[in-house]
Amino acid sequence: MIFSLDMKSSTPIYVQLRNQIVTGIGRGELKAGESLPTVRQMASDIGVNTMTVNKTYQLLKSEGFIEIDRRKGATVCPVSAFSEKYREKLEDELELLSAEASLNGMDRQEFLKTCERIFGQMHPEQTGEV
Amino acid sequence: MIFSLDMKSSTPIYVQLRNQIVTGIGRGELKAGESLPTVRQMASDIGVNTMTVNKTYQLLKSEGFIEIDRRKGATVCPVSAFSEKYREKLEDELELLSAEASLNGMDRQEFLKTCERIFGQMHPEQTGEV
Amino acid sequence: MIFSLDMKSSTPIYVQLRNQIVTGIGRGELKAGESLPTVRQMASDIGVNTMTVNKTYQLLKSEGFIEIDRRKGATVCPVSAFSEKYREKLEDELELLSAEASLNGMDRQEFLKTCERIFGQMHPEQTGEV
Amino acid sequence: MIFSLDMKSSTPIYVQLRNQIVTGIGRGELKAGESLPTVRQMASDIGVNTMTVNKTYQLLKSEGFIEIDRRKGATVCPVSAFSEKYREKLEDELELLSAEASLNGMDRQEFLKTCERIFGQMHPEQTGEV
DNA sequence: GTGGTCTAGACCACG
DNA sequence: GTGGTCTAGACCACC
Repeated sequence: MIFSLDMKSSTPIYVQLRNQIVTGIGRGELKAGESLPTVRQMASDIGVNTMTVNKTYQLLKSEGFIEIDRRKGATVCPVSAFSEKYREKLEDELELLSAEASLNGMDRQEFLKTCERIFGQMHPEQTGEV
Repeated sequence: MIFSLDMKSSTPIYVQLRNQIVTGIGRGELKAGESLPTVRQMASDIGVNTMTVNKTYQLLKSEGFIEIDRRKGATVCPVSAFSEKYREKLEDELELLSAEASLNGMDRQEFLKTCERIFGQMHPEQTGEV
Repeated sequence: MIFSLDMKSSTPIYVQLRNQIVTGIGRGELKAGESLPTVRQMASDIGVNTMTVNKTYQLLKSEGFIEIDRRKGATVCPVSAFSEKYREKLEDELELLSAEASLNGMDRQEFLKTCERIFGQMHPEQTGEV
Repeated sequence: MIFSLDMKSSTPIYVQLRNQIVTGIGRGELKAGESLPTVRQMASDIGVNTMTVNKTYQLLKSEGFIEIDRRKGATVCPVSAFSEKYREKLEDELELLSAEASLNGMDRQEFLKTCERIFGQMHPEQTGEV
């Protein structure tokens, strides 16, 4: 799995890395039980400090996406049941995205097609009518 | 239009304000050509520093959502044609949202229903089949 | 409020500091709404790195004991309702403490008297029969 | 006696094991004079490294909870008279627990009831008025 | 002014 | 070997 970090971005590196790992797990490039590189390895691979990677791993751990084992390093967790709290967060974000989309001239149909396509790219097995 | 700001949030106030204004325009509460309060008025209304509001307005201007006229103040711009750059940004964000959704146990159908519902709440006039 | 840190201890400094702040809030030396020193101030006062203090504050924030405001720094939160999760944690810790107490020759009555006395020292107003 | 270890926990395995043995002795599941499994046996039973078990036993020995005889292996020590040093340690821990309890909205009476109940579960024979 | 982030390099605890 | 902690000093974003 390849990571592309923008050092100039206002989004902190550890958040960019977190987002890319979450996307990777979502896409199935990283599967439940699979190991992530060690903190040192990842840090050296992507050219950042070990503490930055450590912060990413701690964040992912606190979100329940990975587990950190003293012996084996970090491994991907199986999918968890979703909480009401998560649902609210998703709706807030979708609301903002919807607003931006329509302000950029995108209509309902196009927006939904895009949602469908993107989600579909991740899970080609779950195809079908909405 | 009412704004609710969380001073304790890690999201900067000027970004929170920007997001709420964008959502407001998207929802139709603020229409093209309509005026926004002056920087001072807004700052006093919501109890933040004028510099913070100024930063919000500059950001909205740079995104093409509002125009700032030295005499008339800030006004909402009409919807713009959407750019390829915007499309990429939207897809990136949707990809992350999709990944998080599926990691939180949400399936394709539920995710798309949610997208549809949220977008629909904003634009009740654009209803119909996908 | 005075802090005493043991640099030789196996308990990380940021945890020691966290424990002492929690105890301080519990004792009423720090009251809800009151401000904690800035990260830099605290770091300089107790002679540790700012990042160590920052870690303590982030931990306290994640536990809901303090809020961090971009403008005013850190302030103590009001008491929260207790969760089932907390209750389990408390019982586990009490179980270990009880075991240690009896292995050190302390009987039931002495143990309970001690619990009573310690809790009472914090809240002199809540006196009475058990 | 059964042990449940969490390899993912931030509490070191040897400490988890130590805590569970201490709790077991406190509960009376392990009595004075009784033997503990050999280091190798224990390590194989619970699936950890022998060094880890060895560390646990050394810790318990240094705390005076067990004796290690080259020929007979490890045996549980009788209850010792309690020292002033132990008393201080207990009070420190109770103080932190009391503070956390009250910050989680627990009042004096509820806290003391909990202490009583937990201690009571260990020593059903020592019942009576406080 | 504040907190947040990052680095380079070090040391320690764990297993 | 691993992750966890800490430092000293820097830079940046926010308000």
